[in-house]
Amino acid sequence: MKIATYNVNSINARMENLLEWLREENPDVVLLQEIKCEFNAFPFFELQVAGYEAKILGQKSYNGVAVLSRHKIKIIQEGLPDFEDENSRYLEAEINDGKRVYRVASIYLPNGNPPYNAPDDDSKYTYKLRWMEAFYNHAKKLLDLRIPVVLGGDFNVIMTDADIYDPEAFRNNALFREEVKQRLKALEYLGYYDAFRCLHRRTNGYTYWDYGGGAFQNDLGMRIDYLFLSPNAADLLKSCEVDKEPRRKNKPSDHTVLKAELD
DNA sequence: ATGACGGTAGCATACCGA
Repeated sequence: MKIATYNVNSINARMENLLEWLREENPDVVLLQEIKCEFNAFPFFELQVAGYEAKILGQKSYNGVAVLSRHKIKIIQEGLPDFEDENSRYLEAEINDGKRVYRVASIYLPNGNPPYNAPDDDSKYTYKLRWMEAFYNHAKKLLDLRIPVVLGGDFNVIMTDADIYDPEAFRNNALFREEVKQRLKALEYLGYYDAFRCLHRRTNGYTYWDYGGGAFQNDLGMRIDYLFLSPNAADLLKSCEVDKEPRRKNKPSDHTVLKAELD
């Protein structure tokens, strides 16, 4: 079972890039974030030709998440349960790869920083904290399934100083505040494993680089995309790598792919 | 602190992002 997560920053702007990567890597499941379109504008047909079924929770212009799979996708949950959300940020599905049943979710956690033109507006930050609390409560319940669970996506949280090129410059950023880190760390205390850090102690594992200022060329990045594994899924973990190839191509997303092999 | 830079809506410029 090869599973990956990829914030595409618009599925339609990224199709050439994505299709090439799918051909090269042939993953079973891909969790997408920021597809930035509704159902009618989503490229279902092109993906089907490439061998992938797609289920989406779309939204015009912003946000939007999707699950691609070579195997049949059964949607379990559109949006977090018990949480009113005007944004499309959570899509959960059940996938049987022929060997076992997996529960997977594509997650696009809120950024939380104030708008540039309203630096004192903390409404986005409080929304992020409420979103994380609802996500935590649901992730806790998923452990009761006692099956492999993969929670993957753009979490918009930098967990430690080792996960960012300049920790001091980001101390007060909504991606790097202590209470945000603690809320994601709480997921690990529940029993979830950060797949990348299970296998890589020293490498930075950046998954995002700003478009500007030669950030990618100079490796001024941050690790904000994660695959979190339930204990049953962590038992199956064989590899987990950041795949920087999509970020090197023409017209890249500002994020790149994080991929793992289970089984 | 601000603005790269890229994407979307929609036609000029505003909003969003991390």
